[in-house]
Amino acid sequence: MPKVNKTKYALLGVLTVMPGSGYDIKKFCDYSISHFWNENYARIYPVLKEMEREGLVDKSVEQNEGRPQKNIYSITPLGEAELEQWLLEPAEETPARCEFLLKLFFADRIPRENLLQKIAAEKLKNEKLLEVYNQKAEHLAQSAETNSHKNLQLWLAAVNYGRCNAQASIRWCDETLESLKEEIIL
Amino acid sequence: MPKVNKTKYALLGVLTVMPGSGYDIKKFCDYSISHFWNENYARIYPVLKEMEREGLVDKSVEQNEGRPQKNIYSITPLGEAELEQWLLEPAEETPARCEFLLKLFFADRIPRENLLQKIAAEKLKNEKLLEVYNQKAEHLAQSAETNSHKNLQLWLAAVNYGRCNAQASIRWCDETLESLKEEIIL
DNA sequence: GTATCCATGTAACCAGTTACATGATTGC
DNA sequence: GCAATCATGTAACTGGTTACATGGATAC
Repeated sequence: MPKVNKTKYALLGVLTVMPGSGYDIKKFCDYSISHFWNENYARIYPVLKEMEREGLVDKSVEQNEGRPQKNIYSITPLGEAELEQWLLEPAEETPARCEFLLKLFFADRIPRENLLQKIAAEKLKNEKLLEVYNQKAEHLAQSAETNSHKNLQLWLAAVNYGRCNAQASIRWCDETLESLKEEIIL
Repeated sequence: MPKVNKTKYALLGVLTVMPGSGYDIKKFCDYSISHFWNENYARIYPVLKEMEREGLVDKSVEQNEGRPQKNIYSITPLGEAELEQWLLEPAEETPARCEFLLKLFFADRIPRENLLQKIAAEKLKNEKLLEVYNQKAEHLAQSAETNSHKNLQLWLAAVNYGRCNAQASIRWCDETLESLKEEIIL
C-alpha cells in the first residue's frame, strides 16, 4: 500500500468549505477539526504549491493596503474529483502510539504516587476536553438557527465522537484510580 | 521542546519485562501492546544498536544449531535509570490525526449510503477489538493464578482502557447511524 | 513599548514506512 | 512442494516538526 499524502486531502476538504489562504486554512484546522486532525504551516504552504502545480487548486493574489498580501486558494473541479474519490475509500488505520498507555504499562518502575498523579491529570485533561466539545456542540447548534450550513449534522457527529471518548476516558480514570488505591490499602 | 526518540523508551520498557532479540521484542509488541503502541523492524534494529553504543543495553550472541544466531539484548542499570526518568515525566500528546473522522467531516461530498457503510464498518471493527480485549483480560487474569507477574494490575488497566474506548465507539456508531437514518426519512 | 495577529515561506532534521536482501527450518 | 516462522539487517523515501527569517498593523 503506497503511502498517500493525507495533508493534501485535508487541505482540499477545508477548501470545499471556504476558499482561503494557507493562514486561513490553518485557523480553520485549529478551530474546527483540531481534536481529530492537525496541520502546520510547514506542511500547508508547500502542499498548496504542489497542488497548484497539479491543477487541484487555483491561486489568486489578494492585495491589501496595510496588510501583507494574501494568496487565496480555491479548489478546482479536478481537486473536487480527487477529494471525492479519496472520501469514498475506507479510512486507513494509522498504527496506534499512545504515550500515556505506554507509561502506564511500565509504571511498576515508578512510585505509585506518580502514576496516580498521571491518571488524575489525564482525567482533568478529558474533563476540559469535554467542556470544549460541549461548547462546540452548542455553537454548532446555534449556527443552525442563523446560517444553517449543510454540514451541521456531520460536524455534530464528529464532535459527539470526541464527547463519547472523553466521557469513556473519564470513567476509565475513575475506575482505575479506585482499583489502584485499593491495592495500596491491601 | 526537543523531539525525543520514543522508540528507545518502548524498547527499554520491553527489555525490563524480558531480555531478548529484536525479533522477540517485535513479537512482544505485536502481542501485548499493539493496541496502543507499535514498532517495526526497521526502527528496532538500528535503535538497539544505538542504545548498545550508549551503554543502555548489553548484547550477547546466542548460537543455535540449525537456526539463525540471535542477538540477545538486556537492559543495563544505565538503561533502567534512563527509562525511569522518562516514565516519571508527564506523557506528551501527539497531535491527533484520525482519518475516519476527517472523512466523516467532509462526507457531504459523498453518497450518504457510503458514509453509513463506513460507520457500520467502524462499529464492526470496534466490536472485534472489544472481543480481543476481553480475551486478553481473561488471559491476563488466568496468568495471575499460575505465574502471577507483578504487572498484572497495570496491564489489566491498559486493556480496560481499550475496552472503555471500544465500547464508547460502538455506542457512538449506533447513535450516529440512528441520527443519520432519521435525516434520510425527513 | 510590548505582545499578538496577520501573512508567507525555507532549511535542517528526525521519525517512520516500504521494499529489498538472505537463508535455513518446520509444519502442512 | 509451499507457506510460514525464525532472524537480522540496509537503502530509499516520505512525512512531519522545529527553528529561523521577515515585517507591518493593531490592541493593551
